[in-house]
Amino acid sequence: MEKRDELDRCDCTVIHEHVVNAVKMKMPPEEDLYDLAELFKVFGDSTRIRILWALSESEMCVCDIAVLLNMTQSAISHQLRVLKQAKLVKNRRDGKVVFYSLDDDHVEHIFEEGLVHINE
Amino acid sequence: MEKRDELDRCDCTVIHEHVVNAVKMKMPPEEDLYDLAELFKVFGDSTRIRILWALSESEMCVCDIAVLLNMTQSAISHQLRVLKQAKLVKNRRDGKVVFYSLDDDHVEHIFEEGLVHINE
DNA sequence: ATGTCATATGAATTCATGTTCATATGTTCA
DNA sequence: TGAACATATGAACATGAATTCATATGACAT
Repeated sequence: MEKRDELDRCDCTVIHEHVVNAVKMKMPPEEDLYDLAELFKVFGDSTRIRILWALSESEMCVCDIAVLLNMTQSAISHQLRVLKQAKLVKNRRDGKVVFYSLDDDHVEHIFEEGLVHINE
Repeated sequence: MEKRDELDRCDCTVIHEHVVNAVKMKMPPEEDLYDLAELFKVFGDSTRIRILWALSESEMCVCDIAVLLNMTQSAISHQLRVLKQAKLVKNRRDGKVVFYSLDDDHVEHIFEEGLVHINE
């Protein structure tokens, strides 16, 4: 007995059913692809990219990042929250100041892969 | 004579000026980081991720993709347009049918880097 | 305790974008 | 030429997200 609760949204005729079936078998679970998209979504904003790039050079506090990027402290703080939820940055507190740094070695790798594409 | 047309958006005091200056020197040009974000933005949608993943398995026509992902032909077509503009897919016409395929070897590399992060 | 500074956060606003709907383009076949 | 099919596209709509503004929290100094 198959799941039947999904609407049939497609207005097409299947043209190459064998291809569709073969690919369907090899597709990773929906959830994994969703998570992957969520991760790339975090990279898909120039403010966050700039923050990550800055942190790849040096640990920095919120205020420094705001000055560097010429943005408000609040905007930076909101974005750091997103980056932290994605486990891309971590922070430590030193008195009043909170220092952020990268929490993942892959960040630089991901940058590199992206740059390869950009530079054809 | 420096550029002066940028607003001073930051409401912060510079706390560690040496760090800010050092990082500023090493930052890539704004435009490059913007392009990088634009690229990742394309990956940051689960529909497009699923399309790319499917195409990494096999060349497919629009209609097949729509059936595979249970979405309308129109929605798929719009997204294929985005992917093509990003130079991630290419297409060839065979009669009425248009076949799409990956146009970049890095796509799979980028996926892999992402998955590494997802799986901690 | 109180004031100041660094940071965090919630609400509101504005802007970007994914999907749908209707329709146009382009190809094949009768 | 006209019907049928695959795909593309423009406009409208709805949702999500980035920034701003106001304010709260947390830490230090006096």
